[in-house]
Amino acid sequence: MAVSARRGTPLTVEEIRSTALRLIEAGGVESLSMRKLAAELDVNPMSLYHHVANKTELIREVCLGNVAPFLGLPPDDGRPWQDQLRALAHAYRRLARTQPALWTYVHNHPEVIEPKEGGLWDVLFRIMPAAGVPEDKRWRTADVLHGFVSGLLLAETLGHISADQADETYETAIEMIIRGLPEHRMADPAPEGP
Amino acid sequence: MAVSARRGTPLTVEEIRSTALRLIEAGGVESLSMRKLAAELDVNPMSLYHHVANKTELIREVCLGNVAPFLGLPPDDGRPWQDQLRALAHAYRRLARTQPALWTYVHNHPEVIEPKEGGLWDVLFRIMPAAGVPEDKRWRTADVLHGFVSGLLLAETLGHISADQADETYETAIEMIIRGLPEHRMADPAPEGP
DNA sequence: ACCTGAACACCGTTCAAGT
DNA sequence: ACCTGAACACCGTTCAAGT
Repeated sequence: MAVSARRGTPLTVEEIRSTALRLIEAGGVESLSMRKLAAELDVNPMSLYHHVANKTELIREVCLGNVAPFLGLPPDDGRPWQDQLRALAHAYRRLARTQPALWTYVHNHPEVIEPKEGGLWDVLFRIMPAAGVPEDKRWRTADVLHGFVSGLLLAETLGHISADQADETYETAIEMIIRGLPEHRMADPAPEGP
Repeated sequence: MAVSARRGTPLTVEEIRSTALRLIEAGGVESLSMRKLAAELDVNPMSLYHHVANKTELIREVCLGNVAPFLGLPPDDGRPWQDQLRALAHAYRRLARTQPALWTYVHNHPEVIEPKEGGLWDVLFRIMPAAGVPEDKRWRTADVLHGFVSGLLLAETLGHISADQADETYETAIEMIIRGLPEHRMADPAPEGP
């Protein structure tokens, strides 16, 4: 046929991306195949390659298009850094819960997202000075905080944490981090507050 | 031939497991294929199925055989709980650094290891009472602690943390956890209070 | 008992050919 | 410009056949 073997409309990258996301969330990234995706779109498997370079690039585009924007970064609204950190933590969890399969993939392939996870690091670096973390410790502190939070979210995503305790567990962890952050200044013998 | 197309010796599960581990650490779990493993062993791909049920089961056996024993759980030697927690954290990191590919797989497929990661949880539950964590909060606390530590180790495994800062970062995190554990007793979420 | 070749139902991707 | 079928080099796994 002239345009395609399916309904009149030609293939769009948008259509490819959204269908790929749906399949990924339905069965995990590892269950996505170009051939299944093509079948879902009622199209020949090879037609996809006219719109995306390859499978890796497709997954990367799905990540970039759906992870970063979703974070909806809390703006610097002048609230105390504790509240801003809570807001960031909740946005990050919302992402993990809304698109768990995609989030898991990004968690294990952080290189697909540059700059790092849509400004998440910008927000951290805005918060840390207010929390009294000395400048030379901020990169390390950011890594620890992100490792903490994403480790906990993976445990939740995997069902490792019972659903009825997940909210409470997450709040517990965030509060522990918030209290520990300025008190210990990530384990530095602390002078007095800001 | 009678015994095999390769050197006289017949295939052993031991040989299969150790070769699988080597391939996994060389290229990640996702790069292991039954056909490549067979090639590495100079044997027909189908011969493997006489010794292992399938690929999933093989990976599970490699995990069980190499992760749990490696932990070398610190015994209850009467030292302060802080020291015991440090010893556990270091054993866990040693595992992640010695077999990063296998550790990453287990991190994302915790169900393959039952009972959970070779008594790691037993040690945690031995430590928490000494740290003053009330009984009804111990499961939640254990999940948070494990989430924290494994999240940080994944960041290190992925190279997300610069190598020359990794030691210091890990120590920093462990000390923060040790100080935060009894002080806050994994405190109840502040904003959600009773 | 242990090994094997052929076969089946899948993959991602290339390439020349169709409209 | 966009789509397609055939083909290539891979997968995991089954099964009947070999020694």
